[in-house]
Amino acid sequence: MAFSKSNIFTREQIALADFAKCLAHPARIAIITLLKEHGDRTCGELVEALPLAQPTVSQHLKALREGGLLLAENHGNSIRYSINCENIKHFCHSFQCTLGTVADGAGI
Amino acid sequence: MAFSKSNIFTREQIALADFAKCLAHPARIAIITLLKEHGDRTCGELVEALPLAQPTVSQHLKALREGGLLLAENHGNSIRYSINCENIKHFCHSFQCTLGTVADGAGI
DNA sequence: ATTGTATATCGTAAATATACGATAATAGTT
DNA sequence: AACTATTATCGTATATTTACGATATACAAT
Repeated sequence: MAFSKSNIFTREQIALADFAKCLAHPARIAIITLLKEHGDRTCGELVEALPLAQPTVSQHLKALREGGLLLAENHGNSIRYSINCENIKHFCHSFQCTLGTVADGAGI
Repeated sequence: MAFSKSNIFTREQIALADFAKCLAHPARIAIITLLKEHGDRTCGELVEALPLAQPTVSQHLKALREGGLLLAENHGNSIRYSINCENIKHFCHSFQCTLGTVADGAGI
């Protein structure tokens, strides 16, 4: 037979799936885009820009933070969110390798 | 105010989220990896390699096909699945632009 | 201390995703 | 036609995600 049946998924596969899960909602794509184009923002400012209630935006921010895509910095009364560049680049690279859209020896 | 509240997400945001959704499960990551590393395979061969039942694998293949990540080619009795390179590269590029991990003028 | 502002968390309803046994559909074989 | 092999679909149970009102928490200002 061509393959041997695996019993479980690898850590790497789970990590990549989790990264993709972070981006698997238009609101979270929108948040990343807004932060990329306008710089760091507070939760309140993002609520203004998105068609969602404050708790919902907060929930999305939590997912992005826990996924390592965003950084949160206390700023007096409020919290400013920004893109976690390094981590995003790292995941993107893993992704490209997995998807075979980058030259890494194996090619496709 | 910094933003005007949008009523809906853009077509582009939804498309990228859908692409990410396709990759937001370890089994689908594993399928892509297997096809990339071993070339085109049948559903049955993938069932052998994965810790999932045949209907579940078939369901994942359907999701990947409908998301444009895989191609299906009838081959006698069976169906051979392969990676839809062009489409994956296209989505990856959109992704990179959105995430700001590629030089496109805007930078981050 | 009290008030106001900003954000997170709780509780929960509704929608979506996941997995798989049972079964249908399709195509090759005898 | 009957049988076999391969894949898809159905039905459904369970888990996860999503959204938001209500409420709690944290901090600044008065």
